[in-house]
Amino acid sequence: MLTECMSVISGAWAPNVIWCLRAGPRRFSELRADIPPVSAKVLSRRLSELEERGVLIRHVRPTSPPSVSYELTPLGTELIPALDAIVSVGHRLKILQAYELPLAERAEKEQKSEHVSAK
Amino acid sequence: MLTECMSVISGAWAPNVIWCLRAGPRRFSELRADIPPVSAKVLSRRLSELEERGVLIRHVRPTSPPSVSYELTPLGTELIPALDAIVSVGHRLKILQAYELPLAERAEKEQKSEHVSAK
DNA sequence: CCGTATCCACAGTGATACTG
DNA sequence: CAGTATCACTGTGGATACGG
Repeated sequence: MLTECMSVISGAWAPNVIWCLRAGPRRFSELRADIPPVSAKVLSRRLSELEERGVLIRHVRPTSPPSVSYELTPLGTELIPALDAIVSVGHRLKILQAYELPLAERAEKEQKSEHVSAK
Repeated sequence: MLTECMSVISGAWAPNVIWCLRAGPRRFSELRADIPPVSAKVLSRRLSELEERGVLIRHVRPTSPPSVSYELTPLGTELIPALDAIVSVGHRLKILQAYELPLAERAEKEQKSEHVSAK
């Protein structure tokens, strides 16, 4: 159940794609530029999957050269706050660890110098 | 940035583990039973990763046989609403598709019978 | 510009068996 | 009970090249 629902954001870069579309529609090449290390193949795959799942919609303008843009559906938009929350927690976890790590190092040093100060 | 933050819930069954701990502490074997197809190896890995990330804490009671329980940290608890939101969206997407799929099939059938009704 | 096809490589999982 | 070690496998992503 949960696993099935979580799969809507599964696949490499899927959350990034949703994230990049939060401010409005974007074109294929723009998305590729937004998420530097993503290959065209994977981005293409992810976009079709997300379209099939109903997270975003694909607009094709039959110009020359062809122009394709992607946009979040209403339900897709509802994923943004969830991603926001995760990012918020993730960010604070990072900060905590940047603070706790030096503490651990300090404790280690104190233990090392123990036989010195205790002699 | 987003990728880095999203990685706090990365790894197989990680969201499920968090989900199963939302109601309170749980023991290793209980978690294994909660998430049927998870192997001891993977569950063990995931739990240590989540502990290292600060999502949960590990309690060891030196009884015999040994008893170990896991509990969400305050920050870990904050992930619950986010998962809730994703599940909610995922659930509604499912329903939409169960509704849209028959529509597509109907349209297909109508197209098939077109030359019949139009003859 | 927007993809798809092919090939390759590897991270990550699952199964099994074994320890404290 | 709560893990760890080993191994084999496969899904998934990256690079490249090509097509609409």
